[in-house]
Order: sequence, then structure tokens, then C-alpha cells
Amino acid sequence: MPELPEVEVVRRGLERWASGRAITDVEVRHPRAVRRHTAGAADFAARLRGHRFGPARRRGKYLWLPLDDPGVCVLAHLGMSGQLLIQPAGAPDERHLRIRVTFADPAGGELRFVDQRTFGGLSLHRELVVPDSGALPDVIAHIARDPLDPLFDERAFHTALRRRRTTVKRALLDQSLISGVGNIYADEALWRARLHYERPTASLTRPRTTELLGHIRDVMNAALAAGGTSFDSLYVNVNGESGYFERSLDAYGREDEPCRRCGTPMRRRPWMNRSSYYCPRCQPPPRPRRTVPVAPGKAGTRNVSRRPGK
DNA sequence: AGGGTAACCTGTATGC
DNA sequence: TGCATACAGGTTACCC
Repeated sequence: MPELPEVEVVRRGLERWASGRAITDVEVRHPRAVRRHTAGAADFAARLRGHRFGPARRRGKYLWLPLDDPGVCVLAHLGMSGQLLIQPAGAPDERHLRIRVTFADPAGGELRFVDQRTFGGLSLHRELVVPDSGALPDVIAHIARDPLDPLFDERAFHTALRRRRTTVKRALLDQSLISGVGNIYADEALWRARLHYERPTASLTRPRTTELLGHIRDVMNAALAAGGTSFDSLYVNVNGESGYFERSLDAYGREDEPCRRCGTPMRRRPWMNRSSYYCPRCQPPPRPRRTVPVAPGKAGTRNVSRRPGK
């Protein structure tokens, strides 16, 4: 369950049902579910066995559980279809069960990683203490803080947007600029901010950036309060329950339905091998940044977006 | 250097 | 019914 609110729902479940428990065994049923571990699945299992999970952490869409083996942690990414479930030991195996973790207190259930598309997985890493960044797994050092992180640096984010020569939705999905935002919440926040997804980031003023970030936080907090967004049984919490934020979506998945602000039919456009949903009236496409040079002798070429100061 | 695209997978929905 | 195609909430390697 991919974006920040859904991952946070899972983190809370792990914190409650997995943290503090001692691991007795790990069964890897699909080799690809263990990521970036050259020593292989058997070694992965051996390094977990006998250790205890610490508190559940999250940055953006990544989750991790430190082990009582100091400086070592288990990192999880759900990809497009991954689930972390706490199941009674006797429950029938799910069709796409990839990894099973059993504990010294079996009455508390076992932890299962289930993943239809195998874009997600678990991996084992060193947890580094980065002076300015807190403790986080070494391989996600490039992942930016997420908008719900109290230490998210809004000023630096805005500076980065101004410097980039890209469009606003691309930037929102760039996990090295801001993490946790995916296709759904990007479309929702852009709709709320009345910004077209192809708006150049360099054209955003500081107040616009502040406003956009406010909408991202609002929609994510609202989704979190509703248990996340679920379209089907693929996206569930650790107890297998769906969130119900889908009914509150204003943009995502609403092609041809009336904009909840102005009534204009919403549109869907193919975008980066997926879709963007927007209101053509509330979120008009940006004007081209540069005018085509006029023929010599004509009135003058006007450059609409000359950058201020040299 | 940084932006943009294709690939990694399995399943479901839709149209012919 | 069968078959082909499009699409799905993410990330990465690799083009240019």
C-alpha cells in the first residue's frame, strides 16, 4: 500500500503487533522478496533469527524495524502491491505469501509479507546515525524528509523547486525532493491548490509552494484519519482491513465526473505510463514559457518568462 | 548533470 | 469463450 498515509497505517500496526517481539524463524518463499542481499535468502533468515524487533520507523514510503543487534535493521518497501500482515499461526497461506516471520510468543501471531507484483520487499541494512538526519538505513540516505516530518525543510524544498527545470507533479513524485507523495496524493494536492500538473516548478512563488505543501499535509492527514485509501483488498492494514479515504478523493479516479468545486467534468490524461486527473477549469494548463521568435522586421520578440535580475 | 523513458511483475477490466 | 490490450497507488537503471 503505497503512499505515505497507507504506509504510516502499516507502521502503526507493526509498532503495536511486532515491535518488542523475538524472532524464532524466517521463511523466505520467493527469492525476489529479499532485496539487495547478495548473501541470499538463507543468510537473511539467519541474521534475523534470535533477534528482537525494536520500534517501527518510517520515512516517506519506507518502513524499518531496528534489531537488538546494534546498528542493524530490517527495511521494508511495499512497492505497488506489498502487504505486511499479522496473522494467526494457523491461518491459510495467502496466494502471494513471500516471507513469513515467526516469533517466540506465537500467540501474538506471525508477520507475513505478501506481494502480488513483487515490486516490494524486505532487506537488511546498517542503520546509520546521520548528524542532521537522525538514524536511518544506509540505502535510503537519498530519500528526503516527508511533509509530515517536523524537520521537513520548506525553504530548501522551495529553493530546489525554483532551481529545477521540470514540472510540478514530477517534482512531487521525486522522492529525493519530498518523500511519501505518490500519484494519488499528488493529484489530490494539485487539485486543492488549483495547480496544473505540468506547471513548471521554476514558476512557483514561495507563497504558492507554502500553499501546496499545506494541501499535501491536509490531504495526507485526512487520509491517515480514515485509515488510508483502498480501492480493493490489495491495500490493507496489518489486520487486513481497508481504509475508506477513497470516498473522499476529489481528483484521482474521477474522470468525467463533475469537479466538486465548479462542476466541470474532470479529465484524465496519460502521464508517465500512468494517469493524471485534473479539472480543466480550476487547473488550467500553464501558458507556454517562451514565445516563438517572430520573423525579423516584425514588432519584437517578447519573452514571457524572462528571469528577473540578469 | 539532470531530465525523461523503459523495465521490473501479476492480476483485472475492457473491447473485439 | 478466447484473445489482445490497457491499466494499476513505485522505484530504478539507463538512455540522451
